[in-house]
Amino acid sequence: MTEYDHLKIEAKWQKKWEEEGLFATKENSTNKKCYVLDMFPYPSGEGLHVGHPKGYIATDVYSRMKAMQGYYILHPMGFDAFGLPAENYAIKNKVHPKTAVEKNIARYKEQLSILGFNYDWDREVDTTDPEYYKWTQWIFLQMLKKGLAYQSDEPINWCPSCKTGLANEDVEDGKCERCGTPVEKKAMRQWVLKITDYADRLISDLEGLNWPKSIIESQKNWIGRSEGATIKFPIKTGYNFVILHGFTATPEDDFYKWLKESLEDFGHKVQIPVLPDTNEPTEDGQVSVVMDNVTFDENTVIVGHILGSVVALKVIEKLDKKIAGLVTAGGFVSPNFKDKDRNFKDKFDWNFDFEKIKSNVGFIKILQDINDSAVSVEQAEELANGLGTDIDYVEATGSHFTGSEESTILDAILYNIPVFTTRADTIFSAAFVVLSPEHPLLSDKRFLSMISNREEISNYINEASKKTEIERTDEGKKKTGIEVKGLRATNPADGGELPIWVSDFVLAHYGTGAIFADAHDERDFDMAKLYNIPIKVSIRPDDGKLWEKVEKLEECFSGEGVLVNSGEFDGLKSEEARLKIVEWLKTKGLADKTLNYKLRDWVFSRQRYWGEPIPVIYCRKCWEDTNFKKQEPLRKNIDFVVIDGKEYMIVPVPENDLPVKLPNVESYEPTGTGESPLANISDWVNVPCPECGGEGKRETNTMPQWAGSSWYYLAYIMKGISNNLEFPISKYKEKIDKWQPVDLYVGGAEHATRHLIYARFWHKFLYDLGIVSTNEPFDRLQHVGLIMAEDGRKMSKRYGNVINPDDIVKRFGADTMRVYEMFMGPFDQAIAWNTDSMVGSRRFLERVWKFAGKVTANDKEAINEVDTMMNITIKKVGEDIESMKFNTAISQLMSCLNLLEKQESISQSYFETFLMLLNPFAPHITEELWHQIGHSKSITESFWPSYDPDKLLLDEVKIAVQINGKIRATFTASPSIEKQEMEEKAMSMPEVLRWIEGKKVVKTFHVPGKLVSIVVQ
RNA sequence: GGGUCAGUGGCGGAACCGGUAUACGCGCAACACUUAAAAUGUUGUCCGCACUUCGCGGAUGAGGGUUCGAUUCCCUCCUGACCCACCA
Repeated sequence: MTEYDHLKIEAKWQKKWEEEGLFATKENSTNKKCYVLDMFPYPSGEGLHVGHPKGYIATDVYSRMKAMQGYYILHPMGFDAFGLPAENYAIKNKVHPKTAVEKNIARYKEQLSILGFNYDWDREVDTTDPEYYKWTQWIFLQMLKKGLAYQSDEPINWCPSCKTGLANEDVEDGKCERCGTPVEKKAMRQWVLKITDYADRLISDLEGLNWPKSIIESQKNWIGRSEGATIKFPIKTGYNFVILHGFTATPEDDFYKWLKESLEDFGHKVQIPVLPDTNEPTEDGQVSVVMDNVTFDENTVIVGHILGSVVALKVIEKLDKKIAGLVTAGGFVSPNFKDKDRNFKDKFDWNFDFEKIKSNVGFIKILQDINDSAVSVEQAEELANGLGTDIDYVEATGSHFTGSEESTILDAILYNIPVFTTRADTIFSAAFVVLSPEHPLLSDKRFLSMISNREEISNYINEASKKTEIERTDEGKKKTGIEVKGLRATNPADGGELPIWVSDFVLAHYGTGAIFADAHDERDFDMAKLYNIPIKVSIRPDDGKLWEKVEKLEECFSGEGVLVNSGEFDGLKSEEARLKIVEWLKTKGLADKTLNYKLRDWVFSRQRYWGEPIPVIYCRKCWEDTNFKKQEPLRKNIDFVVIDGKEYMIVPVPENDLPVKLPNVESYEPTGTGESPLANISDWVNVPCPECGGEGKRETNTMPQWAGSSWYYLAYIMKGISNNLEFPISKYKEKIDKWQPVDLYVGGAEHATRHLIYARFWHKFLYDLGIVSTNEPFDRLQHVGLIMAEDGRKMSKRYGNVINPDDIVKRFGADTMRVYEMFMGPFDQAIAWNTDSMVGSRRFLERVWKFAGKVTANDKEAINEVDTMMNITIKKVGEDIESMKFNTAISQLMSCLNLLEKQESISQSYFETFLMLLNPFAPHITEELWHQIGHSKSITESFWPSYDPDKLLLDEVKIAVQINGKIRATFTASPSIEKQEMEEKAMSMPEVLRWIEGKKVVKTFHVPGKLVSIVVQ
């Protein structure tokens, strides 16, 4: 027998396997498929350490077993090479990212190849390959077409060190996930993907997935769906209202009655004059009735409903004093209706003294129904232009504001502060309203004059905007805030007057950016105590002692209980009260059930070089082209965008012009200005517009790192058809359907809320396009537990504790390393590396090697004990690999070998079985021994052994005897021994008699083939 | 603060659905082989008492409960890891 020379054996078989193309994907068969996928790596400059391959070993073991079980396997590997780490590495080492990535990939492949993986390298993908990213760009374009990709100017997270914007998901604890620098807020034009449209499905489809509970929970938590209500808190004003009704209407119509009552509910005076000749109105007739019958003062607000708006304008024109405001709903200043002519066309003078009107009113609000069937956008624009203000586009319940309740009008009149809450049951204890510093109310022209401490407020807002996320949240429990003096809100439940505060603990981007605060929320409670804002309670906890404290406001109770001080809702439980209160407020037009998500749209642009160019061209000529302008309404940031104050049409790059290649440039360092380095490459930026041929400019932002990995699992499948991924997508449909979904996906838990959400989002989008037929991409997901360094810390170059797989493979062999990593402990658990304990795995393989010498060719009679062991081992190893309990599979193989070694000699068939079971873990040594005992085909082409369920038990088993729960004796018997016989046998044993003598046997139990339990008294 | 998971020898860990806790491996000890060491093999190795043997008692983070029987199920608490975190 020769020495076990791992270097020789491993090199030899790796070469043979490759030459024979043993691991090429075979798919022209009716056999069941199994798609086993690793999260593909990011090829960093440091190469792999021993921790990285752990997951790859697992998928290799799993897929090797599956292949032997007759499945057709897809087990590919590729590289995710765009993004910050590659780029930062390149900048630091002064190599072009492209060169660096090529080098790193080569190094990774070399390191992977010595471990003997069964990857089908023909299907390798590289996200930085233009053939690959043209599809990344293509998917983006499809999103653009569906309105799921849009631009936004909202402030986003900005990393001053990486000099790029970041997605919400890239921020950890207020710091940049890459470099740890605290992120800042920066407003800039950026691309955003509307992942929030998929929020609900991203939660509900988690249901059927075979995923670790922890990931499912973190995804739910990240998406953060919460059901609640939006409740409107009207701002208190001293206004009195004059409502002017429209053509063919009377104040007795439901709509006017409803509007009047709603306003009166909040203590406003309302006048609705009856306008004469409602069916054949004239200007003089209607205006003079108003002038004669209505009183106006500086607090008067006129509400004009459709034709009433025209009357309102004429009235204001005639007034000799100033009134507070004008609100028009469906107003117009020219009688050119969309649908038909109206008989008052010639009875009104369509010339207006807009200057006079403007000087006579404090504020003007123009409402236009987006579905208006009579008044066109041009008419509304004419009105707005005349009055020098903007249009508020709203959706009316009846086209043209003809519903019997039009809550948008009420909103415009009352200036409600909408507030999101999940605890509507606490509304009667609402003590104050808190706005986020970014709340639009604080910069609304209409209110500035009413706020008495304007300067203080704007200082506060200013400071809040300068703070980083960390500073805003890190100050911990201590709240800061400032009262908005001069403005008060009304509690919609009881009409009570509430102060309004601004505080930066209220987040602008969640809910409505405003809350109502009360005694039943820790944060609100703290803030009220800090600033001495009076609060009261409205929920009584069940616990009486607690209630005593809560009632005295000594302690905050934020749980659920029974309502008190809540008018007609007293005595109800929180849960029921919530529903009823929202329903009740809804009838007053002041509340609506709403859903909110913590998930925010995916900020998709990066101001960096090393990423996929966003395939969009901006064209000024297209914008100027009136044909474009006529199409209404053009959606800002979806159809057109404003750059440096000028509008441009957003023109997608045509599919056939893809890929938009990343230009190869000398200087790719980030600019830090918010512009990508691509912006300086004028040859690349300036291109003809594909739509009109005019002067176009390319988008210069690139896509984030997570783009390419959001669909790579499909690219492997597509590679099976054509190495160059060609259009159209329909070419690939059949194969995609065949291999989808991924049956087993293995990777690190750190991707829980990024890659795994993004990929699910893209997959669902592709599902909606009909490109994939499953609604989820990854059926089963397993975590790899980290391998820590021997010192217990993370393995990192920084700590100098990295262990290199090349060294380990050289010293111990790939098979030993594979066995060791699988044997270390539970697969999904983090465990520290320990080179010393590797000898156990090495010894095991050496024993296998030596044991081959004991094998005899002739099949002797089966030895019962060995036979049972083999059957148990086949069963356990198969089941354990299936459920990824590799450590116990190996311990079973070790136990099995221990028993085999005790035998004088062993027949070849036993040994062959053993080799096949060990093969997924240690493919090289088993292949070598397989050939040594006379086989000429690869062991991987043999069939996974099966076991005989009748041979899992020994002829004789040890049976334990328990007396009052304690083991007092054991005896051996056949496993099929009956209860009766078991008991008799037990009772006759002297060790047992000692304990039961003189006592009464009360009860007996038995577990077949295992134990008898006797209870005595 | 919320969520998820875990806590078993000197160490990594095993134990199915409640049925002989400590499998398997590392380490350690003794012995064999050797001039010697390494390697290898054999045996032993949870703790305490007793010890010639049979044996007795205790132990799965702590305390309690359910049960003939609990590492496993329930309650309270302690500790640790990971993820999320002013989300109204």
